[in-house]
Formats: sequence, structure tokens, C-alpha cells
Amino acid sequence: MGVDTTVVKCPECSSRNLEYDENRGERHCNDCGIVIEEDIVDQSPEWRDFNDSGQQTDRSRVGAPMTNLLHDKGLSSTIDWQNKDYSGNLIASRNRSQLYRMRKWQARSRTKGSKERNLQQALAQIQQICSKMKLPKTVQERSADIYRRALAEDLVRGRSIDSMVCASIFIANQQMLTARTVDDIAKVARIGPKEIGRTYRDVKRKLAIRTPLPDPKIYVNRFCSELQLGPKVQQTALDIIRRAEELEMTHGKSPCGVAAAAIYISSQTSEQARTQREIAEVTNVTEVTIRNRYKQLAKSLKIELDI
DNA sequence: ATGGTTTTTACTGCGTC
DNA sequence: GACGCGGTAAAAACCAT
Repeated sequence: MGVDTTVVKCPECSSRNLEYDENRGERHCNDCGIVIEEDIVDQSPEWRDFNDSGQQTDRSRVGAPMTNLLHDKGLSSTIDWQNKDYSGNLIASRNRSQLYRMRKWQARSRTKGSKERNLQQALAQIQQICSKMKLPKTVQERSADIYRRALAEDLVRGRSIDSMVCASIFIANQQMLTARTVDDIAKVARIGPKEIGRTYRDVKRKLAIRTPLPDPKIYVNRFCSELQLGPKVQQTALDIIRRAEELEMTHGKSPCGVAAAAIYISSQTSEQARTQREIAEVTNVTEVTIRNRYKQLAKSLKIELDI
């Protein structure tokens, strides 16, 4: 199913640690350093078409960028240091002073404040990670938004940009109810789920950000499709969760665990049974947890699942 | 730091195909 | 014998305080 057209492994050393450099427009391997492909115009989906529909992002900042995913749109393309134009001719002297000004401006804008540079790097990271996760651009923008706030409040100090980036992305995902977990992010970032979780909580608290309380239901669709389970199984799984929520038995339990258990029960009572192991695999929850949860669910909901 | 809760790890036993 | 499942104890992780 998942046809990825981009190269994921370094042809030289087989490392998967590839990085896309936005300014250079090229990808390179972080391990051996070779450049994989050049002249990628933009491999990420369409941040440019911001004119299609109702644009609801708030443009609160002065001199608002066209999209808050770009740090200095238009200045990023490098200005050659030779006094030649594209055909190799010398540029008339009356244009040179203008050129100089452009270079100077560019140099300054690139290295202005540390915050600016920090932001630039972070936004590139956000775009890279979101694109790897195939997240819609609304989520990207929300992530960028959150990062900006965190940066403005000096929350990045003493923490790596990466962890802040990941935390921002996770918060955005929580808010937009995409069914993504910390592990999903950790998988495509070079940072562990532990630290993402820690910074996530920290940022949320210090920025007084509210996220909807975790809902197992949002995972059902994703997990079921990964398990090749039909809509019928999904529906009864959702039903189970709804009933469980009414009895307040999902509080304090991991939403993925609840979803996994509901799906297990649902699948067992259908023609498309899946084993605990299969479900554990895609839900990133252990079989033990699935057992505990589903036992508890079946008991309180009085669901009999004999074969 | 601490303590309460939940999840994971690791292991074992049981029935079935 | 491998597999799916159930149960358990202890370790680890999580989270509010």
C-alpha cells in the first residue's frame, strides 16, 4: 500500500538517517554525508497553495509571512557571489551596488538574532517531520504556531530544538484529533518518545495550552484500517468504547489500550477475527494490556465472547 | 522525591491445530 | 511443536503532588 516514491535509504551506506536541507534544496545522508538527490524543488506537499479555500490561520504577527512555515520566503534562494548573470555575462556596474545590498541584506537576515535562526531551523524541521508523517498542512501550521509561542516565551532554552519541535507537533496533533501518538513522531524524528512526552507536558503547562482529553475513538479508524478490518467491526468497536465511556471506565487508561481492546472484542465477535498479537503490533500496546482491558470491558459490558 | 496507578517485561501453563 | 491465549509477579513508566 504505502508507496513511497522518495529514497529512504542512503545508497552509499544504507543509513536511513537522511535529511532534507530546505535552503539548499537537497537531501543528504547524516551518516556519510553524501548528497542523495539535488534540485528537489519541494518534496513536501503544497505549502504554496494557500489561496484555495478559507484561510483561518491567524496572522497576528507584524509583517506576517505568507505562511508561518516559512522563515524568510524569497530570501532563501541564494544570490551568487560572482558578478555574473545566468548566462555568465558580467553584470553592468550600475546594478552592482544593488546586488551588494541584496547580498548584505540576505547575509544579515540569515544570521540576525539567535531566535531567528532557531526559528528557521525549527520550521524546517517541522516541515520535514510533518511531511514524513504525511500530516495535512493545517497541522503543520498549528505546530509552527505553537513553536513560535514557545520560542517567544523562552521555553526552548535548555532544551533541544528537536524536542521542542516534536512537542509542538504532538500538541498540534492532539488538538486536531489526528490519531497520532508520541511514538509515531519519535519514529521519524531523531529523538526518543520519552523526551517528547516530557517536553510536551512542560510546554502545555507553561503555555497554558489546552488539549481535548484523549479519546480512544479517534484511533479506531486508523487501527482498523491497518488491520484490514471492515466498517462493521469499526462500528461495534466504537460502540463498545462509547458504552465504556459512559461507565467512566476509560479514565486513566491509555486510549490506545482501550481502542485495542475494543477492536479485539469487536473483531472476535465478527467474521474477521484478529489475534491479540496482531492488534498489539499495530496499536503499540502489549498483549497483556489488551487482555486486561478487554477482560474488564467484557465483564462490565456483559459481552460474551465464546467461540 | 513520593506514592498511587497503569503498562510492560518475562515467564509459565493450558488447550488446540 | 508452534500458536493463541490466560494469568502472574516484578519492573518500569506515568502523573499529580
